[in-house]
Amino acid sequence: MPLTSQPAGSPAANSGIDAVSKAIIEQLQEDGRRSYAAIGKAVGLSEAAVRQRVQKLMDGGIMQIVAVTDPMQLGFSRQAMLGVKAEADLLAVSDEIAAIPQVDYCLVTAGSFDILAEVVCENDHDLMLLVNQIRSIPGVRSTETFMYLSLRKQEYNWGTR
Amino acid sequence: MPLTSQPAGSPAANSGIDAVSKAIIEQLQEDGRRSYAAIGKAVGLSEAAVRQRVQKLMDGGIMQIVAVTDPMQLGFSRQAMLGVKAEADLLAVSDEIAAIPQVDYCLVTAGSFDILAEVVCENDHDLMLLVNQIRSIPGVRSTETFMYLSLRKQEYNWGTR
DNA sequence: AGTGAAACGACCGTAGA
DNA sequence: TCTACGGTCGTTTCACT
Repeated sequence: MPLTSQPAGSPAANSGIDAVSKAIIEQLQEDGRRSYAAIGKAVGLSEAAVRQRVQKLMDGGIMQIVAVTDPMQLGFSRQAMLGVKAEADLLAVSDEIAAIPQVDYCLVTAGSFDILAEVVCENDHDLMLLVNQIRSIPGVRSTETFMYLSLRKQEYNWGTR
Repeated sequence: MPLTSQPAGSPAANSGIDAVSKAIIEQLQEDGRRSYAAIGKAVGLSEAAVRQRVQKLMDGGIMQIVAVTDPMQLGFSRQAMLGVKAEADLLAVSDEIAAIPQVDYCLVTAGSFDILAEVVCENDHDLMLLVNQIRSIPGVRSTETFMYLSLRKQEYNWGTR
């Protein structure tokens, strides 16, 4: 038995995602409104076949086509990642944090923080209220705030590099 | 002069984003391929007007319509946030980190970490190599790895709550 | 799972208020 | 910046492979 876990062939070998579906996903990562006909021409499939595959990817929750916005340009100039240390049921605590509207990203982690949460606020005052709110959730022991100074990269092309 | 900064009216008051454009963005956050005609019916505008506004939002970098995928279902089962402590030029270091393909999110922060970077990998072995690679970048003093255990929330509706 | 064809609906450019 | 309209192209359904 090897000491390191090695890739089992190519990624997504067990899913029903072949190279053609990946090519379709890539097309839609460039432009989510690109026509099925144009995608078909690019990947060598008929328009109907592309549509069927896209439908399947959407139904399976593998892909979604959405608008993503720049918070800064919409007046939400304060973003931060909160590192949370908690006790007891991490799923319960993280779900309470996730239920807060200003939280757009929340997950349970292994490391010196138990939960990470990304928050979007209009200003420092709102951010402070939000941090206070999270610190008051039962089970939360401490929070640390990492204010965003400069966004360097933000990509959505997971899994098709 | 007040001690706390208060909201200057509503968010995005200074941008050219009115309530109608926000409504259009909301529609496209639900479904990035919804037809302009259907959106027009929902927000009370003609198809052409919707199209013009969407074009403007895209050209201004305020919104983009893209496919987002679930890394897990595409065979990328290891995700982590890396907290990086660095010295010297944080922009230079963060850009080097951002240039790594497996890094999908990278930013400079104020706090006990100088840089946060989210990475997507196929397995633990790849993640280890990646952490090593980042630690070898000149100016990087230390890294801390927060392995993702359970994603609780992931939203893209910034600025339209 | 894939193709092809016909009816329908969406998109795009242009003109005009 | 919006509406109105006509030409073009994309999408949908269905029968077939």
